[in-house]
Amino acid sequence: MFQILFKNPNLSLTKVQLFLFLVRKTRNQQSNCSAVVLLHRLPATMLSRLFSEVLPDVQRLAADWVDDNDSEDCKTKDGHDRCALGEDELDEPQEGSSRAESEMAGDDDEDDEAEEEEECGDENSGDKPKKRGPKKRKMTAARVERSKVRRLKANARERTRMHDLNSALDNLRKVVPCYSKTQKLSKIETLRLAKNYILALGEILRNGKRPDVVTYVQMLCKGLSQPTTNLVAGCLQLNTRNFLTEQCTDGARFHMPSSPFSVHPYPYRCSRISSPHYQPGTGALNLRGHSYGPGYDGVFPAGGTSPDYSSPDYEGQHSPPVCLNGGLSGRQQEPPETDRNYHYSMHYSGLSTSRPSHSLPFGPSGARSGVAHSENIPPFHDGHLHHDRAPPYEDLNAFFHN
DNA sequence: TAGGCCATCTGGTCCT
DNA sequence: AGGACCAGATGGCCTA
Repeated sequence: MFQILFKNPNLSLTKVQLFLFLVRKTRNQQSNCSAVVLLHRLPATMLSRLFSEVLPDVQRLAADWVDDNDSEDCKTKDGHDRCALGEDELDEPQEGSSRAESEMAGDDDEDDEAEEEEECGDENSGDKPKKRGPKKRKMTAARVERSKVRRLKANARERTRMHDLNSALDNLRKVVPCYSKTQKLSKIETLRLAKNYILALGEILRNGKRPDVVTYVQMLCKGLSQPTTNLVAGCLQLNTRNFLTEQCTDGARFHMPSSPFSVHPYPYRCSRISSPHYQPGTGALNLRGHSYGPGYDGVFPAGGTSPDYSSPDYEGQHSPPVCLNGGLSGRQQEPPETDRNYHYSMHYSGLSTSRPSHSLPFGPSGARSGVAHSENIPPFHDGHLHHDRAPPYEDLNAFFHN
């Protein structure tokens, strides 16, 4: 009966494959079970009926296959003939084919024969479609136990890995311009701020000059959330008091005696404060939404200049007051006074040399002391031990000393 | 209560 | 085979 498919000797259909095909054609969903077993178990009347119903199709399809393929293209790795079995059948997800599933199934080779018999023992027990592919091995108690142990070990490793990652992030938090033990930046904000910080420093080195503080803050805060922007601005001590007490009266430059920046007179344009980026009611300066114009992508072009705040865009009234660190929300709330002071002094200790400053490349802190930079703890240092500034910071500092 | 953030578990993939 | 890495799912915590 199978000989009709073997007109071409290259079409090496086996009885099992033919049977699977027949089963498929007759919508018999037992094709996933052991075909050999089923073939032998099927009553003669059933086989006869199957073949008689599908034989014309089999003949026609077999002829097509002989014409279209010489069987090689249809062979799969495991020797199955995709054409004979049907593409969609082979494309079905094969249960137990993944490593994890094989793990769950255990890795012993025992009892395979018994399992095959066991699997097929319920051939008449329901309509559930049988799946092809490697059979799931029986989960003995020992296998279950081994699988659990493996999973627990993997979980522990994953925990350790994530802890290491978090430690690295903590170290990164310490070297970005806004660090607080109590007001931790979120992971994503830490990464964004670090990126901006690197870009800002690189830009400063390229340009060979200090940016104005607002530009610097804008560079740092690009892409940050509003709370983080506020926090960073707060860290830079751009708060209401500074601006209110130092409001210029002539629209020109002013200094901020109460701020470390005042030690080294640094030009600020009052008009910047009342720029369109100030968001009334939010108590925040919209540093994030600022556009430097076409082509600006967060980094000023090499040799370029800072935004022209004297342009009409930045002209206007010199108020309203800005409270850059008053709009903290969520997790980034204003830190406790002690921490905040510590924070500020760390970053801008131009007036207080008790603690080394952060490596802000402008203003007194960066230009003044050359004191060891305590907060720039390299990632490989843990804790808050102060240490000498890393060479890059020294260079940057030296630059601003000049 | 919704939304953000986080830790953990889990399964998949890749590499050694 | 086992470990590293990754991403999705889930639940807890906190804040507005």
